[in-house]
Amino acid sequence: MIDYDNELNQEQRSVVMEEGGPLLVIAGAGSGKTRTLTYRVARLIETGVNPSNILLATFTNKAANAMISRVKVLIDDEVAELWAGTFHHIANRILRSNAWRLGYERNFSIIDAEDSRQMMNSCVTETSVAAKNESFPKGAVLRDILSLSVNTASSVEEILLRKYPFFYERIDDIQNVLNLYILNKKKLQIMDFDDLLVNVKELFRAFADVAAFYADKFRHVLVDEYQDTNMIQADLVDVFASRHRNLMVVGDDSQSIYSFRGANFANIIEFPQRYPDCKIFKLETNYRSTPEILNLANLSITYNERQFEKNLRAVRRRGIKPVLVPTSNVIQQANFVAQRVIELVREGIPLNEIAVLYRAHYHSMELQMEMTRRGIPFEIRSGIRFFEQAHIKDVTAYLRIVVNPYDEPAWKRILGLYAGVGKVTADKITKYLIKQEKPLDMALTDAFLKKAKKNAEPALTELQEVIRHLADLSENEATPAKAIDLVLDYGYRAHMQQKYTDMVSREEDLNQLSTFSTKFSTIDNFLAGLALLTNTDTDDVEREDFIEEQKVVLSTIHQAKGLEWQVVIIIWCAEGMLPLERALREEDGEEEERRLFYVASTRAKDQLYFCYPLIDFNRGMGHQIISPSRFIREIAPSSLHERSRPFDQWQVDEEC
DNA sequence: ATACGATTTTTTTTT
DNA sequence: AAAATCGTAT
Repeated sequence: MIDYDNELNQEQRSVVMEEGGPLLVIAGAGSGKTRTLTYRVARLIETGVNPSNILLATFTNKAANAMISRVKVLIDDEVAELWAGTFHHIANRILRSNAWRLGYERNFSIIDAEDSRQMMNSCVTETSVAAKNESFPKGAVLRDILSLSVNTASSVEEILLRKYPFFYERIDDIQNVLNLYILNKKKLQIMDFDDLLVNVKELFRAFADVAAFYADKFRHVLVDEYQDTNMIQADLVDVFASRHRNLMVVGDDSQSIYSFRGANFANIIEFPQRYPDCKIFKLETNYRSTPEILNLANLSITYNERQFEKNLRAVRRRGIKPVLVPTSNVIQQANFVAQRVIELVREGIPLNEIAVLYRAHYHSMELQMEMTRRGIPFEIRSGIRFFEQAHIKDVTAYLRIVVNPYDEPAWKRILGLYAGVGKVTADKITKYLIKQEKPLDMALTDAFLKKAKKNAEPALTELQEVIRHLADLSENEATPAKAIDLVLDYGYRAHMQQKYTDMVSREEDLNQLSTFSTKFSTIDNFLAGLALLTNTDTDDVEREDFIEEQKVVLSTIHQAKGLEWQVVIIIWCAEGMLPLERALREEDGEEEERRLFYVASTRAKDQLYFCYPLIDFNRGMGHQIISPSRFIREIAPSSLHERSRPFDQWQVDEEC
């Protein structure tokens, strides 16, 4: 039996024990949101709800897994039947059994941002709209336009006017390219991330019986991080909950930081209007931070207009005030952080209880150098992701063509690896192959070899060798691990030797990929799983069999969401960086940036530092004087006496 | 015309 | 670090 009285506070308990119906839970930072969700799921199962009738939508797979394993402990039983995961994950699951209704095969491929961008670029070439001297948006931009249009339910025209007015005159050409892209994807059995959501929505619209099936199945629908859902996701949630109306959405409007990818702040703000009979709960007791830290964060967020009223209370004992640290320049900033980390460790704080947060990846450059120079172990939670590195994508491309022989981006990628085959030839051969009935068989013929120039023949023969072995494999019991080994043995290991200076660590990556893949029974499942993973999910993937070495975490604020550390150091708290100048140009940009500042600050349990350099040097502009972030200035007007400011200020020696 | 290596530029945030 | 661009070799 679970001891709800002792393990939950009053606020949490009332949410957990609530019967059903539409519920909105406003959960402040550090108020035990995950705990509440977990206990509610456990409670539902305990009261007799079958796990297969529960849907739990989370922001990352990691969050889903964490919650599931905690539920298991609570009820001491398996909950494999419970549907939990990201919206994309859930959508994928639904589509694998239903996409045929929309004209897709079971084995459709999921492509990531890079493939999507490249496909978009070839659509530009194919449509030949990009005249030499006229400017036309690149693949990445086109992708962004389409994605925003889809996720915010607005027309391409609206997106262009709002975000890319300088391309507005090319709207017809843009529209054509986008249409071709959509057409090509469907033809090639490919879905991008957005398609997963869009197609489920379309599925539900076109096939009322399918929608009814899932609405009937999910007696209880729980959505985490509701403030970061977009319009399609909110629509899907509405469908899922349409039959039983047991919908609980949990979120914190003050932590909505994903509008750039279409998250609709209004979803949570207007939830009471959409569900007039909903009950609203607030979790306002903060267990994480000292009163000093919470005080600063609360003060900062009051400068936002649109939000639910809440009053986060600290329960922890008094600690030390947050500290503002101006440094003379960027190097000094890195110096200070490194120095402070060393001091903190001497005071007995474990390295992995310290995090440095910043707004954008590149803000961490100097710091990375300084940390390396001083030999402080650190872990970067930003920049390129494990699964997006070239060698990982190369190897998985081979598996992709086995699963879906029409996977155009995968073919191009593979062909381009071979000597004598460049972009043009790879393009040509790919185009030819995917027109065939059986591209894989065709790739094994002599006619295939003749498609490239003579000098490419020996290399392409090697490719045929790999494909032959992979094809053989798929007839027997094809495990992803075996397939990966094959690719390595028949050429890719040699390729890495030639191409990379850090071949050893890359091969290690691939071994880890292979280990990870054993969690999946088939290559199909493995690929779908990979495509939907986030890099925060990969923590345990990457160094499963290594002893956990303690490290300082360097992370973007976005990726720090939901995490906490004893000490948090936020760097680049300067105008233009936090808030980021570019973000301010967006509608409601300032409020979202302030929420980022809020999220970053509330990650800290005991100590919080804000750093910024007074002078920046960059190639284009030379030396520039930098102002402290408006978020710092506004919470400490100069009229305010120093003692009543929410933070102290330190002077740093030039020496350190 | 194409492949490929060298050079330069560019980074918001991510499922 | 990777993508885009440029220049040279084939």
